[in-house]
Amino acid sequence: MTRWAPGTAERLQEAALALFADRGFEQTTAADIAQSVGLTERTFFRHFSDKREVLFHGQRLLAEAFTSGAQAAPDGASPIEIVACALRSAASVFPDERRPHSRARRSVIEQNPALRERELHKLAGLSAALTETLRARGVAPLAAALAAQCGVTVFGLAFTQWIGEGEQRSFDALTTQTLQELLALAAKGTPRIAP
Amino acid sequence: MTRWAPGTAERLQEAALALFADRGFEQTTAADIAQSVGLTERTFFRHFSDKREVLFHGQRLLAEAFTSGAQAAPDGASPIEIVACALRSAASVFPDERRPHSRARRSVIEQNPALRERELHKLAGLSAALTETLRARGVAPLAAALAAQCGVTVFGLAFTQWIGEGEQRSFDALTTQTLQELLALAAKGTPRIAP
DNA sequence: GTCTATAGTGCGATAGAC
DNA sequence: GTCTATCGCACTATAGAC
Repeated sequence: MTRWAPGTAERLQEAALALFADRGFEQTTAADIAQSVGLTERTFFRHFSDKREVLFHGQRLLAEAFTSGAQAAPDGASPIEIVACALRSAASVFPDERRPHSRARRSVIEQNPALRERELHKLAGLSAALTETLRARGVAPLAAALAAQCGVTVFGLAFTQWIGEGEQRSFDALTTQTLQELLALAAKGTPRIAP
Repeated sequence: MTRWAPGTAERLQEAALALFADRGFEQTTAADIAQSVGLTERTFFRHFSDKREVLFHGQRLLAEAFTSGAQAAPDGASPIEIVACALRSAASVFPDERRPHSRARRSVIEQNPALRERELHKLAGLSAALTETLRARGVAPLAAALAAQCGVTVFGLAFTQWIGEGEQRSFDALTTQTLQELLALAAKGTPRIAP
């Protein structure tokens, strides 16, 4: 017998999502979450550096999928093609079964500005990691940052569509279609912007 | 004679930037800032909803420039052309004289994750406003969101270049060049991403 | 303007695992 | 014995309520 059950962080995450969904983020204290799984507030903060972080721990998997996908892109791929590989890889993190959970999580985040800020920060981290991967593959700094940021934009909008009510398309299909739409928009952009 | 000197918020902003630059954001309390201009902590929080906000009040001007630029775009302009107009208009907010101030501000923000989160949140607000303007002009929802987000991406990267050490180009020149680079990247993107 | 709840930190104590 | 997860307590600053 172990004195401490394993998966403490995971239990805290689940409990937090449930409580946030029920009473709201601000109406739930860190002590509430800890107590609901039989721990103290102090222990909560040992696992999560701040109260918001409890909703964002899973994002590590996503960052890994992103960069591993980019690294696995074929030699000679253009920056946008590399980004497309990263997106395809990211799609594996969001199988259809996860839709309800993602919806619940997003609904909580949507209702609190502080949580939205944290989400944007995590997306920026994705962008930075992808930029780094692109640069490691020899892409010029500005191009790498632009392509990575476009990838994250497509990811974000695909995700929003994916959890939309009644949406049936897979995450993978949505990223592909959204990226195509971005490329189409760019192609319609004026050839000369300067006067 | 007025009982209270005008421009209280502005004086607090300046004092805050100076103190943050000197001791760091976390080492400066709201009371420190208020005291340094002869006010109380309570007054600080009357002007700014939270401590970070004192660095972001100026952003309203930027949002207005963005949307007014987009609204002023010629009829029949493509989404990317509209975004280009927004960027051109935004450039007026960043004349060369502002470079040193922008650099100091960015340096403070860069060193604190909480401030970076707030900055990303403000950029997301710009994106949302621009999306709305594009939609009002009849652009389809997804295209509007994509184009607006690309605009904000270009804005952000142009800004980072603009405050780079030794950079001489104007903000306007940088947005134009960065947008062109984005369009060039998209043009090199593969015609078919799906297998 | 005062008062209070909560976030988050620092440090020491405890107790089981090894 | 060491290591590590947890707890308990004291403390500050934020931010909002009154």
